[in-house]
Amino acid sequence: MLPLAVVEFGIGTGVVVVIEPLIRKLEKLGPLSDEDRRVLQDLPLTVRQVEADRDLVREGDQPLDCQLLLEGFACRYKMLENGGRQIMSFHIRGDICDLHSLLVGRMDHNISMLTPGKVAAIPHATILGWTERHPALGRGLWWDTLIDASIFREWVVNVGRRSAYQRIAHLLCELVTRMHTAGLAKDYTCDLPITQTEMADATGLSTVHVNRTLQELRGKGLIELQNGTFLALDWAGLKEAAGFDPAYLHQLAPGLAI
Amino acid sequence: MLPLAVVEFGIGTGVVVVIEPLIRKLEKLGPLSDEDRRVLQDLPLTVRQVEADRDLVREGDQPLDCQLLLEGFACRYKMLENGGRQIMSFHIRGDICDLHSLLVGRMDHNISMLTPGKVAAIPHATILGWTERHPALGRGLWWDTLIDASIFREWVVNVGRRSAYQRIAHLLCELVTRMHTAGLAKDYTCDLPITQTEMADATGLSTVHVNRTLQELRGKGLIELQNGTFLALDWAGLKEAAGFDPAYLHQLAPGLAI
DNA sequence: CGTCGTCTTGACCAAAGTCAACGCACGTGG
DNA sequence: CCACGTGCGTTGACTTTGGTCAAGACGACG
Repeated sequence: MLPLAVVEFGIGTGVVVVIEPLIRKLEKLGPLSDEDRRVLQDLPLTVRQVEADRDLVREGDQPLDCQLLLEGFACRYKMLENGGRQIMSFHIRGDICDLHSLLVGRMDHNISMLTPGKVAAIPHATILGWTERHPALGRGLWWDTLIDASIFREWVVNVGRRSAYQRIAHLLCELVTRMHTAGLAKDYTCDLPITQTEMADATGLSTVHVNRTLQELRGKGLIELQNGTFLALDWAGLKEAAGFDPAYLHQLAPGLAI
Repeated sequence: MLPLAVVEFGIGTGVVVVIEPLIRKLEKLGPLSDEDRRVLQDLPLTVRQVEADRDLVREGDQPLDCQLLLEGFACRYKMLENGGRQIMSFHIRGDICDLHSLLVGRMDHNISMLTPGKVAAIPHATILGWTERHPALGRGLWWDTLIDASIFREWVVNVGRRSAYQRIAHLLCELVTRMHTAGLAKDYTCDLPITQTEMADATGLSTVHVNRTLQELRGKGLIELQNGTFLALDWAGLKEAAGFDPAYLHQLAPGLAI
Protein backbone atom coordinates (compact mmCIF):
# COMPACT_ATOMS: atom_id res chain seq x y z
CA MET A 1 0.00 0.00 0.00
CA LEU A 2 2.45 2.62 -1.13
CA PRO A 3 1.19 6.16 -0.98
CA LEU A 4 0.47 7.66 -4.38
CA ALA A 5 3.66 9.04 -5.89
CA VAL A 6 3.45 12.10 -8.07
CA VAL A 7 6.30 13.27 -10.21
CA GLU A 8 6.33 17.00 -10.61
CA PHE A 9 8.71 19.19 -12.51
CA GLY A 10 10.14 22.64 -12.08
CA ILE A 11 9.30 26.05 -13.42
CA GLY A 12 5.99 26.52 -15.10
CA THR A 13 4.13 23.78 -13.31
CA GLY A 14 3.62 25.68 -10.11
CA VAL A 15 5.93 23.38 -8.24
CA VAL A 16 8.49 26.09 -7.79
CA VAL A 17 6.51 27.01 -4.74
CA VAL A 18 7.21 23.61 -3.35
CA ILE A 19 10.96 23.96 -3.42
CA GLU A 20 10.90 27.65 -2.52
CA PRO A 21 11.24 27.21 1.25
CA LEU A 22 14.40 25.18 0.71
CA ILE A 23 15.85 27.78 -1.63
CA ARG A 24 15.05 30.53 0.81
CA LYS A 25 16.83 28.61 3.50
CA LEU A 26 19.93 27.88 1.48
CA GLU A 27 20.16 31.51 0.46
CA LYS A 28 20.57 32.55 4.05
CA LEU A 29 24.22 31.66 3.99
CA GLY A 30 24.86 33.61 0.84
CA PRO A 31 23.00 34.42 -2.36
CA LEU A 32 22.77 31.63 -4.89
CA SER A 33 23.54 32.21 -8.53
CA ASP A 34 20.70 31.95 -11.02
CA GLU A 35 22.37 28.77 -12.18
CA ASP A 36 22.30 27.32 -8.65
CA ARG A 37 18.70 28.28 -8.21
CA ARG A 38 17.77 26.74 -11.53
CA VAL A 39 19.37 23.46 -10.53
CA LEU A 40 17.03 23.29 -7.57
CA GLN A 41 13.97 24.43 -9.45
CA ASP A 42 14.51 21.98 -12.28
CA LEU A 43 14.87 19.11 -9.89
CA PRO A 44 12.22 16.55 -10.74
CA LEU A 45 10.49 15.89 -7.45
CA THR A 46 8.75 12.70 -6.61
CA VAL A 47 6.23 13.98 -4.14
CA ARG A 48 4.36 11.60 -1.94
CA GLN A 49 1.61 12.13 0.54
CA VAL A 50 2.34 10.65 3.94
CA GLU A 51 -0.13 10.10 6.74
CA ALA A 52 0.42 11.07 10.35
CA ASP A 53 2.61 8.86 12.55
CA ARG A 54 4.27 7.24 9.57
CA ASP A 55 8.03 6.80 9.85
CA LEU A 56 9.91 8.36 6.95
CA VAL A 57 13.16 6.69 7.91
CA ARG A 58 14.01 4.19 10.59
CA GLU A 59 16.98 3.49 12.78
CA GLY A 60 19.23 1.07 10.95
CA ASP A 61 18.08 2.11 7.48
CA GLN A 62 20.70 2.93 4.90
CA PRO A 63 18.76 5.30 2.68
CA LEU A 64 19.78 6.19 -0.84
CA ASP A 65 17.93 9.47 -0.80
CA CYS A 66 17.13 12.35 1.50
CA GLN A 67 13.64 13.36 2.52
CA LEU A 68 12.65 16.94 1.80
CA LEU A 69 9.63 17.91 3.85
CA LEU A 70 7.19 19.97 1.76
CA GLU A 71 4.18 20.08 3.99
CA GLY A 72 3.30 18.98 7.52
CA PHE A 73 5.30 18.42 10.68
CA ALA A 74 7.86 15.77 11.41
CA CYS A 75 10.19 14.86 14.25
CA ARG A 76 13.32 12.84 14.88
CA TYR A 77 13.31 10.49 17.80
CA LYS A 78 14.99 7.54 19.42
CA MET A 79 13.38 4.77 21.43
CA LEU A 80 14.99 3.43 24.60
CA GLU A 81 15.04 -0.14 25.85
CA ASN A 82 12.55 0.70 28.60
CA GLY A 83 10.02 1.96 26.10
CA GLY A 84 10.85 5.61 26.69
CA ARG A 85 11.08 7.91 23.72
CA GLN A 86 13.15 11.03 23.19
CA ILE A 87 12.28 13.45 20.45
CA MET A 88 15.40 15.27 19.33
CA SER A 89 13.98 17.80 16.91
CA PHE A 90 10.90 18.99 15.12
CA HIS A 91 10.83 19.70 11.40
CA ILE A 92 8.77 21.93 9.19
CA ARG A 93 8.45 22.46 5.46
CA GLY A 94 11.71 23.23 3.74
CA ASP A 95 13.70 20.98 6.05
CA ILE A 96 15.71 18.11 4.63
CA CYS A 97 15.16 15.88 7.61
CA ASP A 98 17.84 13.28 7.11
CA LEU A 99 20.62 15.08 5.30
CA HIS A 100 22.64 13.19 7.82
CA SER A 101 22.20 10.01 5.79
CA LEU A 102 23.96 11.58 2.80
CA LEU A 103 27.38 10.95 4.29
CA VAL A 104 26.82 8.86 7.37
CA GLY A 105 24.99 6.04 5.67
CA ARG A 106 23.30 4.29 8.52
CA MET A 107 20.49 5.99 10.41
CA ASP A 108 20.91 6.06 14.16
CA HIS A 109 17.43 7.42 14.78
CA ASN A 110 13.93 7.54 13.35
CA ILE A 111 12.11 10.30 11.55
CA SER A 112 8.37 10.33 11.69
CA MET A 113 5.49 12.50 10.52
CA LEU A 114 3.56 14.17 13.30
CA THR A 115 0.80 15.22 10.94
CA PRO A 116 -0.19 14.20 7.43
CA GLY A 117 2.08 15.89 4.92
CA LYS A 118 3.98 15.83 1.67
CA VAL A 119 7.53 14.63 1.24
CA ALA A 120 9.91 14.45 -1.69
CA ALA A 121 12.86 12.10 -1.93
CA ILE A 122 16.05 13.51 -3.41
CA PRO A 123 18.63 10.90 -4.39
CA HIS A 124 21.98 11.07 -2.63
CA ALA A 125 23.66 10.99 -6.01
CA THR A 126 21.88 14.17 -7.00
CA ILE A 127 22.95 15.99 -3.89
CA LEU A 128 26.52 14.74 -4.07
CA GLY A 129 26.56 15.99 -7.65
CA TRP A 130 25.55 19.44 -6.44
CA THR A 131 28.35 19.52 -3.93
CA GLU A 132 30.82 18.98 -6.73
CA ARG A 133 29.41 21.19 -9.43
CA HIS A 134 27.66 23.83 -7.34
CA PRO A 135 29.81 24.61 -4.32
CA ALA A 136 27.37 27.24 -3.07
CA LEU A 137 24.69 24.58 -2.76
CA GLY A 138 27.06 22.23 -1.03
CA ARG A 139 28.04 24.89 1.44
CA GLY A 140 24.40 25.78 1.97
CA LEU A 141 23.55 22.21 2.82
CA TRP A 142 26.53 21.87 5.12
CA TRP A 143 25.50 25.09 6.78
CA ASP A 144 22.03 23.70 7.26
CA THR A 145 23.39 20.67 9.07
CA LEU A 146 25.47 22.97 11.26
CA ILE A 147 22.35 24.88 12.26
CA ASP A 148 20.69 21.60 13.09
CA ALA A 149 23.64 20.78 15.29
CA SER A 150 23.33 24.15 16.95
CA ILE A 151 19.71 23.38 17.75
CA PHE A 152 20.65 19.99 19.18
CA ARG A 153 23.12 21.72 21.45
CA GLU A 154 20.46 24.08 22.69
CA TRP A 155 18.22 21.11 23.36
CA VAL A 156 20.95 19.56 25.47
CA VAL A 157 20.96 22.76 27.49
CA ASN A 158 17.18 22.82 27.64
CA VAL A 159 16.82 19.30 28.91
CA GLY A 160 19.95 19.38 31.03
CA ARG A 161 19.73 22.63 32.91
CA ARG A 162 16.31 24.21 32.69
CA SER A 163 13.25 23.63 34.90
CA ALA A 164 10.11 22.12 33.41
CA TYR A 165 8.54 25.55 33.22
CA GLN A 166 11.50 27.01 31.36
CA ARG A 167 11.81 24.00 29.10
CA ILE A 168 8.28 24.16 27.82
CA ALA A 169 8.48 27.91 27.40
CA HIS A 170 11.74 27.52 25.52
CA LEU A 171 10.38 24.88 23.22
CA LEU A 172 7.42 27.08 22.38
CA CYS A 173 9.69 30.06 21.72
CA GLU A 174 11.82 28.01 19.39
CA LEU A 175 8.91 26.60 17.46
CA VAL A 176 7.11 29.87 16.94
CA THR A 177 10.35 31.58 15.94
CA ARG A 178 11.25 28.94 13.39
CA MET A 179 7.75 28.86 12.03
CA HIS A 180 7.77 32.60 11.70
CA THR A 181 10.94 32.36 9.66
CA ALA A 182 9.35 29.74 7.47
CA GLY A 183 6.32 31.97 6.97
CA LEU A 184 4.12 29.68 9.06
CA ALA A 185 3.50 32.06 11.95
CA LYS A 186 1.97 35.52 12.01
CA ASP A 187 1.69 37.82 15.01
CA TYR A 188 2.95 35.22 17.43
CA THR A 189 0.32 32.70 16.39
CA CYS A 190 0.79 29.44 14.59
CA ASP A 191 -0.54 25.96 14.16
CA LEU A 192 1.06 23.67 16.66
CA PRO A 193 -0.21 20.19 15.94
CA ILE A 194 1.83 18.62 18.70
CA THR A 195 0.31 16.59 21.51
CA GLN A 196 1.31 17.03 25.12
CA THR A 197 2.85 13.58 25.00
CA GLU A 198 5.08 14.71 22.15
CA MET A 199 6.05 17.83 24.06
CA ALA A 200 6.90 15.58 26.99
CA ASP A 201 9.09 13.36 24.83
CA ALA A 202 10.85 16.42 23.46
CA THR A 203 11.54 17.98 26.85
CA GLY A 204 12.30 14.88 28.87
CA LEU A 205 9.25 15.35 31.09
CA SER A 206 6.17 13.25 31.82
CA THR A 207 2.91 14.01 30.07
CA VAL A 208 1.24 14.85 33.33
CA HIS A 209 3.86 17.39 34.20
CA VAL A 210 3.70 18.97 30.76
CA ASN A 211 -0.01 19.37 31.25
CA ARG A 212 0.41 21.12 34.59
CA THR A 213 3.20 23.27 33.24
CA LEU A 214 1.13 24.41 30.28
CA GLN A 215 -1.62 25.35 32.69
CA GLU A 216 0.88 27.41 34.63
CA LEU A 217 1.98 29.21 31.46
CA ARG A 218 -1.64 29.83 30.58
CA GLY A 219 -2.40 30.94 34.11
CA LYS A 220 0.34 33.54 33.95
CA GLY A 221 -1.14 34.90 30.77
CA LEU A 222 1.87 34.02 28.66
CA ILE A 223 0.29 31.69 26.15
CA GLU A 224 -2.91 30.36 24.69
CA LEU A 225 -2.87 26.86 23.32
CA GLN A 226 -5.91 24.87 22.26
CA ASN A 227 -7.01 22.72 19.38
CA GLY A 228 -3.58 22.78 17.87
CA THR A 229 -3.35 26.56 17.73
CA PHE A 230 -0.72 28.41 19.67
CA LEU A 231 -0.62 32.08 20.56
CA ALA A 232 2.08 33.85 22.50
CA LEU A 233 -0.05 36.33 24.43
CA ASP A 234 3.00 37.90 26.04
CA TRP A 235 6.03 37.28 23.86
CA ALA A 236 8.45 39.25 25.97
CA GLY A 237 7.22 37.46 29.09
CA LEU A 238 7.49 34.07 27.44
CA LYS A 239 11.03 34.69 26.23
CA GLU A 240 11.95 35.92 29.66
CA ALA A 241 10.45 32.86 31.31
CA ALA A 242 12.30 30.60 28.90
CA GLY A 243 15.61 32.40 28.92
CA PHE A 244 15.24 32.28 25.16
CA ASP A 245 17.93 33.83 23.01
CA PRO A 246 17.33 33.09 19.33
CA ALA A 247 21.01 33.48 18.47
CA TYR A 248 21.45 29.71 18.27
CA LEU A 249 18.97 29.54 15.40
CA HIS A 250 21.32 31.71 13.33
CA GLN A 251 18.51 33.22 11.37
CA LEU A 252 20.23 35.83 9.37
CA ALA A 253 16.93 37.49 8.57
CA PRO A 254 15.22 39.38 11.39
CA GLY A 255 12.98 37.10 13.41
CA LEU A 256 10.04 37.96 15.59
CA ALA A 257 10.44 41.43 17.06
CA ILE A 258 13.54 40.95 19.17
CA MET B 1 50.45 37.62 27.56
CA LEU B 2 49.99 35.53 24.47
CA PRO B 3 51.12 31.96 24.79
CA LEU B 4 54.28 31.21 22.87
CA ALA B 5 53.43 30.47 19.26
CA VAL B 6 55.50 27.98 17.36
CA VAL B 7 55.28 27.59 13.63
CA GLU B 8 55.97 24.08 12.54
CA PHE B 9 56.00 22.57 9.10
CA GLY B 10 55.10 19.26 7.60
CA ILE B 11 57.00 16.19 6.60
CA GLY B 12 60.51 15.84 7.86
CA THR B 13 60.15 17.89 10.98
CA GLY B 14 58.31 15.30 12.96
CA VAL B 15 55.13 17.31 12.97
CA VAL B 16 53.35 14.83 10.77
CA VAL B 17 52.48 13.05 13.95
CA VAL B 18 50.65 16.11 15.09
CA ILE B 19 48.20 16.13 12.22
CA GLU B 20 47.97 12.37 12.02
CA PRO B 21 44.90 11.98 14.26
CA LEU B 22 42.97 14.36 12.04
CA ILE B 23 44.00 12.52 8.91
CA ARG B 24 43.02 9.24 10.44
CA LYS B 25 39.65 10.66 11.28
CA LEU B 26 38.99 12.13 7.85
CA GLU B 27 39.94 8.86 6.23
CA LYS B 28 37.13 7.09 7.99
CA LEU B 29 34.62 8.32 5.47
CA GLY B 30 36.74 7.20 2.55
CA PRO B 31 40.42 6.94 1.69
CA LEU B 32 42.17 10.20 0.88
CA SER B 33 44.39 10.53 -2.15
CA ASP B 34 48.11 11.08 -1.60
CA GLU B 35 47.51 14.58 -2.83
CA ASP B 36 44.82 15.19 -0.22
CA ARG B 37 47.00 13.81 2.51
CA ARG B 38 49.91 15.95 1.42
CA VAL B 39 47.77 19.07 1.61
CA LEU B 40 47.15 18.33 5.25
CA GLN B 41 50.69 17.33 6.04
CA ASP B 42 52.17 20.40 4.40
CA LEU B 43 49.87 22.70 6.29
CA PRO B 44 52.01 25.12 8.28
CA LEU B 45 50.67 24.82 11.79
CA THR B 46 50.91 27.56 14.34
CA VAL B 47 50.89 25.49 17.46
CA ARG B 48 50.27 27.10 20.77
CA GLN B 49 50.34 25.75 24.26
CA VAL B 50 47.18 26.51 26.23
CA GLU B 51 46.73 26.15 29.97
CA ALA B 52 43.81 24.46 31.65
CA ASP B 53 40.50 26.31 31.95
CA ARG B 54 41.41 28.72 29.18
CA ASP B 55 38.64 29.47 26.71
CA LEU B 56 39.66 28.80 23.12
CA VAL B 57 36.62 30.53 21.71
CA ARG B 58 33.83 32.43 23.38
CA GLU B 59 30.16 32.93 22.73
CA GLY B 60 29.75 35.93 20.45
CA ASP B 61 33.18 35.56 18.85
CA GLN B 62 33.42 35.61 15.09
CA PRO B 63 36.58 33.63 14.55
CA LEU B 64 38.59 33.66 11.37
CA ASP B 65 40.11 30.28 12.01
CA CYS B 66 39.25 26.89 13.42
CA GLN B 67 40.94 25.34 16.40
CA LEU B 68 42.51 21.93 15.88
CA LEU B 69 43.12 20.22 19.19
CA LEU B 70 46.49 18.47 19.18
CA GLU B 71 46.88 17.54 22.81
CA GLY B 72 44.75 17.72 25.94
CA PHE B 73 41.03 17.75 26.60
CA ALA B 74 38.50 20.42 25.78
CA CYS B 75 34.76 20.90 26.10
CA ARG B 76 31.98 23.02 24.66
CA TYR B 77 29.61 24.65 27.06
CA LYS B 78 26.99 27.32 27.52
CA MET B 79 26.31 29.38 30.60
CA LEU B 80 22.78 30.15 31.75
CA GLU B 81 21.47 33.33 33.32
CA ASN B 82 21.18 31.64 36.70
CA GLY B 83 24.85 30.72 36.69
CA GLY B 84 24.22 27.14 35.62
CA ARG B 85 26.49 25.58 33.05
CA GLN B 86 25.81 22.90 30.49
CA ILE B 87 28.65 21.07 28.83
CA MET B 88 27.57 19.87 25.41
CA SER B 89 30.57 17.82 24.35
CA PHE B 90 34.07 16.75 25.19
CA HIS B 91 36.91 16.90 22.73
CA ILE B 92 40.16 15.05 22.33
CA ARG B 93 43.15 15.33 20.08
CA GLY B 94 42.35 15.32 16.40
CA ASP B 95 39.08 17.18 16.91
CA ILE B 96 38.48 20.48 15.17
CA CYS B 97 36.44 21.90 17.98
CA ASP B 98 34.74 24.80 16.26
CA LEU B 99 34.40 23.74 12.67
CA HIS B 100 30.99 25.22 13.22
CA SER B 101 32.47 28.72 12.96
CA LEU B 102 33.65 28.05 9.42
CA LEU B 103 30.20 28.65 7.99
CA VAL B 104 28.10 29.92 10.82
CA GLY B 105 30.30 32.84 11.72
CA ARG B 106 29.15 33.75 15.17
CA MET B 107 29.81 31.40 18.06
CA ASP B 108 26.78 30.54 20.14
CA HIS B 109 28.77 28.71 22.78
CA ASN B 110 32.18 28.56 24.42
CA ILE B 111 35.01 26.10 23.99
CA SER B 112 37.42 25.67 26.83
CA MET B 113 40.42 23.54 27.70
CA LEU B 114 39.84 21.10 30.52
CA THR B 115 43.54 20.33 30.79
CA PRO B 116 46.66 22.01 29.52
CA GLY B 117 47.17 21.19 25.88
CA LYS B 118 48.28 22.15 22.41
CA VAL B 119 46.12 23.78 19.80
CA ALA B 120 46.65 24.86 16.22
CA ALA B 121 44.60 27.49 14.44
CA ILE B 122 43.71 26.77 10.82
CA PRO B 123 42.45 29.79 8.88
CA HIS B 124 38.94 29.56 7.51
CA ALA B 125 40.27 30.56 4.13
CA THR B 126 42.53 27.52 4.07
CA ILE B 127 39.70 25.16 4.89
CA LEU B 128 37.32 26.78 2.42
CA GLY B 129 40.06 26.36 -0.17
CA TRP B 130 40.19 22.64 0.56
CA THR B 131 36.48 22.29 0.09
CA GLU B 132 36.83 23.68 -3.40
CA ARG B 133 40.01 22.01 -4.57
CA HIS B 134 39.91 18.81 -2.53
CA PRO B 135 36.32 17.59 -2.36
CA ALA B 136 37.29 14.53 -0.35
CA LEU B 137 38.60 16.76 2.41
CA GLY B 138 35.50 18.89 2.31
CA ARG B 139 33.29 15.86 2.56
CA GLY B 140 35.42 14.50 5.38
CA LEU B 141 34.98 17.69 7.35
CA TRP B 142 31.27 17.79 6.69
CA TRP B 143 31.06 14.18 7.78
CA ASP B 144 32.89 15.09 10.95
CA THR B 145 30.33 17.76 11.79
CA LEU B 146 27.55 15.25 11.14
CA ILE B 147 29.10 12.85 13.64
CA ASP B 148 29.28 15.68 16.13
CA ALA B 149 25.59 16.28 15.55
CA SER B 150 24.93 12.62 16.08
CA ILE B 151 26.68 12.80 19.43
CA PHE B 152 24.66 15.87 20.42
CA ARG B 153 21.51 13.93 19.66
CA GLU B 154 22.60 11.10 21.87
CA TRP B 155 23.30 13.59 24.62
CA VAL B 156 19.77 14.91 24.31
CA VAL B 157 18.60 11.35 24.88
CA ASN B 158 21.02 10.88 27.73
CA VAL B 159 19.98 13.95 29.59
CA GLY B 160 16.32 13.74 28.63
CA ARG B 161 15.40 10.15 29.27
CA ARG B 162 18.01 8.33 31.29
CA SER B 163 18.40 8.07 35.07
CA ALA B 164 21.43 9.55 36.76
CA TYR B 165 22.98 6.10 37.02
CA GLN B 166 22.49 5.41 33.33
CA ARG B 167 23.66 8.87 32.35
CA ILE B 168 26.97 8.63 34.08
CA ALA B 169 27.53 5.12 32.83
CA HIS B 170 26.68 6.24 29.32
CA LEU B 171 29.03 9.18 29.45
CA LEU B 172 31.85 6.93 30.59
CA CYS B 173 31.11 4.43 27.84
CA GLU B 174 31.19 7.14 25.23
CA LEU B 175 34.42 8.65 26.45
CA VAL B 176 36.35 5.42 26.70
CA THR B 177 35.08 4.31 23.31
CA ARG B 178 36.09 7.53 21.61
CA MET B 179 39.43 7.56 23.33
CA HIS B 180 40.03 4.01 22.26
CA THR B 181 39.38 5.02 18.67
CA ALA B 182 41.80 7.89 19.03
CA GLY B 183 44.42 5.54 20.45
CA LEU B 184 44.16 7.06 23.91
CA ALA B 185 42.67 4.05 25.67
CA LYS B 186 43.97 0.52 26.05
CA ASP B 187 42.20 -2.39 27.66
CA TYR B 188 39.31 -0.30 28.88
CA THR B 189 41.58 2.11 30.69
CA CYS B 190 42.27 5.71 29.94
CA ASP B 191 43.14 9.05 31.40
CA LEU B 192 40.02 10.88 32.35
CA PRO B 193 41.04 14.28 33.62
CA ILE B 194 37.46 15.39 34.21
CA THR B 195 36.22 16.57 37.58
CA GLN B 196 32.94 15.44 39.05
CA THR B 197 31.66 18.98 38.63
CA GLU B 198 32.35 18.74 34.93
CA MET B 199 30.61 15.39 34.73
CA ALA B 200 27.66 17.01 36.47
CA ASP B 201 27.56 19.86 34.00
CA ALA B 202 27.69 17.37 31.15
CA THR B 203 24.89 15.18 32.45
CA GLY B 204 22.57 17.81 33.88
CA LEU B 205 23.05 16.55 37.44
CA SER B 206 24.37 18.09 40.63
CA THR B 207 27.93 17.43 41.74
CA VAL B 208 26.74 15.72 44.88
CA HIS B 209 24.60 13.33 42.94
CA VAL B 210 27.38 12.54 40.49
CA ASN B 211 29.56 11.67 43.43
CA ARG B 212 27.01 9.26 44.87
CA THR B 213 26.32 7.77 41.47
CA LEU B 214 30.01 7.11 40.85
CA GLN B 215 30.16 5.39 44.19
CA GLU B 216 27.28 3.21 43.14
CA LEU B 217 29.04 2.29 39.90
CA ARG B 218 32.19 1.50 41.86
CA GLY B 219 30.17 -0.41 44.43
CA LYS B 220 28.72 -2.63 41.73
CA GLY B 221 32.20 -3.40 40.48
CA LEU B 222 31.66 -1.77 37.11
CA ILE B 223 34.33 0.89 37.20
CA GLU B 224 37.42 2.17 38.89
CA LEU B 225 38.05 5.89 38.78
CA GLN B 226 40.67 7.73 40.76
CA ASN B 227 43.33 10.34 40.22
CA GLY B 228 42.11 10.99 36.72
CA THR B 229 42.46 7.38 35.63
CA PHE B 230 39.46 5.43 34.51
CA LEU B 231 39.09 1.69 34.20
CA ALA B 232 36.02 -0.19 33.05
CA LEU B 233 36.27 -3.25 35.29
CA ASP B 234 33.21 -4.82 33.73
CA TRP B 235 32.72 -3.42 30.26
CA ALA B 236 29.73 -5.56 29.40
CA GLY B 237 28.07 -4.63 32.67
CA LEU B 238 28.78 -0.97 32.19
CA LYS B 239 27.35 -0.94 28.69
CA GLU B 240 24.33 -2.79 29.92
CA ALA B 241 23.82 -0.35 32.76
CA ALA B 242 24.13 2.57 30.37
CA GLY B 243 22.08 1.16 27.55
CA PHE B 244 25.10 2.06 25.46
CA ASP B 245 25.03 1.32 21.76
CA PRO B 246 28.07 2.79 20.01
CA ALA B 247 26.27 2.98 16.67
CA TYR B 248 25.77 6.72 17.07
CA LEU B 249 29.52 7.27 17.08
CA HIS B 250 29.68 5.88 13.55
CA GLN B 251 33.15 4.57 14.03
CA LEU B 252 33.77 2.69 10.88
CA ALA B 253 36.71 0.92 12.45
CA PRO B 254 35.95 -1.72 15.06
CA GLY B 255 35.70 -0.20 18.53
CA LEU B 256 36.15 -1.83 21.89
CA ALA B 257 35.18 -5.47 21.73
CA ILE B 258 31.47 -5.15 20.99
C1' DC C 1 51.72 26.06 56.90
C1' DG C 2 47.76 27.78 54.89
C1' DT C 3 44.84 27.93 50.95
C1' DC C 4 42.31 26.18 47.31
C1' DG C 5 40.00 22.84 44.62
C1' DT C 6 38.02 18.49 44.66
C1' DC C 7 35.82 14.72 46.74
C1' DT C 8 32.80 13.04 50.31
C1' DT C 9 29.04 12.73 53.68
C1' DG C 10 24.61 13.65 56.14
C1' DA C 11 20.15 15.82 56.81
C1' DC C 12 16.56 17.79 54.70
C1' DC C 13 13.68 19.45 50.68
C1' DA C 14 11.34 20.06 46.31
C1' DA C 15 10.59 19.15 41.58
C1' DA C 16 8.91 15.98 38.82
C1' DG C 17 7.29 11.08 38.19
C1' DT C 18 3.77 7.46 38.76
C1' DC C 19 -0.65 5.56 39.05
C1' DA C 20 -5.29 5.70 38.43
C1' DA C 21 -9.36 7.67 37.11
C1' DC C 22 -12.40 10.69 34.55
C1' DG C 23 -14.14 14.02 30.89
C1' DC C 24 -14.58 15.10 26.33
C1' DA C 25 -14.47 15.12 21.31
C1' DC C 26 -14.47 12.43 17.43
C1' DG C 27 -15.07 8.62 14.46
C1' DT C 28 -17.07 4.08 13.46
C1' DG C 29 -20.14 0.51 13.09
C1' DG C 30 -24.54 -1.62 14.41
C1' DC D 1 -29.03 7.87 15.35
C1' DC D 2 -26.93 6.12 19.14
C1' DA D 3 -23.50 3.11 21.61
C1' DC D 4 -18.97 2.30 21.90
C1' DG D 5 -14.04 2.72 21.55
C1' DT D 6 -10.04 5.53 21.23
C1' DG D 7 -6.91 9.28 21.89
C1' DC D 8 -6.01 13.31 24.23
C1' DG D 9 -6.28 16.40 28.02
C1' DT D 10 -7.06 16.91 32.99
C1' DT D 11 -7.03 15.97 37.96
C1' DG D 12 -5.78 14.12 42.63
C1' DA D 13 -3.02 11.34 45.83
C1' DC D 14 1.16 9.59 46.65
C1' DT D 15 6.21 8.39 45.69
C1' DT D 16 10.83 8.98 44.18
C1' DT D 17 14.73 10.90 42.27
C1' DG D 18 17.72 14.04 42.57
C1' DG D 19 18.74 18.94 44.46
C1' DT D 20 20.31 21.96 48.23
C1' DC D 21 22.89 23.29 52.09
C1' DA D 22 26.49 22.79 55.09
C1' DA D 23 30.48 20.78 56.78
C1' DG D 24 34.57 18.05 56.85
C1' DA D 25 38.60 15.27 54.59
C1' DC D 26 42.28 15.10 51.66
C1' DG D 27 45.91 16.37 48.64
C1' DA D 28 48.56 19.67 45.69
C1' DC D 29 50.97 23.65 45.67
C1' DG D 30 52.90 28.18 46.63
